[in-house]
Amino acid sequence: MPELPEVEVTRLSFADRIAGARILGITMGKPLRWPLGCPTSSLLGREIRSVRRRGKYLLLDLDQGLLLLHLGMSGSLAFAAQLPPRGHHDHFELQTTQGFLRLNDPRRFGAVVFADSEDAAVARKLLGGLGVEPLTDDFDVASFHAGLKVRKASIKQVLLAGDLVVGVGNIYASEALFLARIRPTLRAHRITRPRAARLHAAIRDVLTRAVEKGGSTLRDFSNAKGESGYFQIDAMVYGRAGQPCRACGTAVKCIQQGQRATYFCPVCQKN
DNA sequence: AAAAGCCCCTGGATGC
DNA sequence: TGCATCCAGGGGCTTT
Repeated sequence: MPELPEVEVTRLSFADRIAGARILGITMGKPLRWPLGCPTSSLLGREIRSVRRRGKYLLLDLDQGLLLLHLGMSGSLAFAAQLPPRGHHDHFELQTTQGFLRLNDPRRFGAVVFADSEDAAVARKLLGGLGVEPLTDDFDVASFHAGLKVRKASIKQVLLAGDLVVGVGNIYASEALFLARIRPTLRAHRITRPRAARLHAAIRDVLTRAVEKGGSTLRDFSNAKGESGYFQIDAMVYGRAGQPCRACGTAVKCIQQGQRATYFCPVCQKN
């Protein structure tokens, strides 16, 4: 999916334009990951007040309740006054007084779920276990290092789990670990304070730059205005197995960790 | 309690 | 060109 930068870029591309809109109609396609959780008719007439992000979830605040929206692995949003005719991967659409918001999601790992509030059971289930937001002041070296110290899984998998820090997906996990010069297989609890500080900085750096570039690393990503990001122009290791490390020239390695591909430079990233 | 595996689903790339 | 196989950005749930 869309990792944190892509979700944030999506949010920025339509949040202001949809704020204040009222829901006129809803069209559902094939089932997504979870049911909406309320009759579509109960949403008609409600106002969309703001769009926030928590981890990789988008939160559409309504005048009553909120919609939790997740792009899964292959989802993207479009928001415009007019949109092309619906295709067979368009599985959710809001018609509003200010335009159409449409979710296209070929693999249907995405979801749109209604919750009465952030304290509702469904919202707590989805958001309750999420870690700290990496681009806020709450993400600090001391608590990050403390969190790592009690985890025995590999650092790559701890980053991916999202219960310590959110938003770092499979691509940016490899990229951040490269920038911090840490081997992805290193057990989290063995990471020293200086290395935790490097990783902390690397995570912020790689995510911040990706947001600035408009969600740079997804090959088929586009924001809700239909503008695509640049395709992997600055991946240091991700997707580059066998190619020379951009720092030292050694062939980039690809291994499997928890059914996911991990890329790293065996020379730059020593334990 | 934490960690590891298992799925959900479709399409594109690759190889024979 | 056709078909089988493999792989993909996530993450909740179940099993160890």
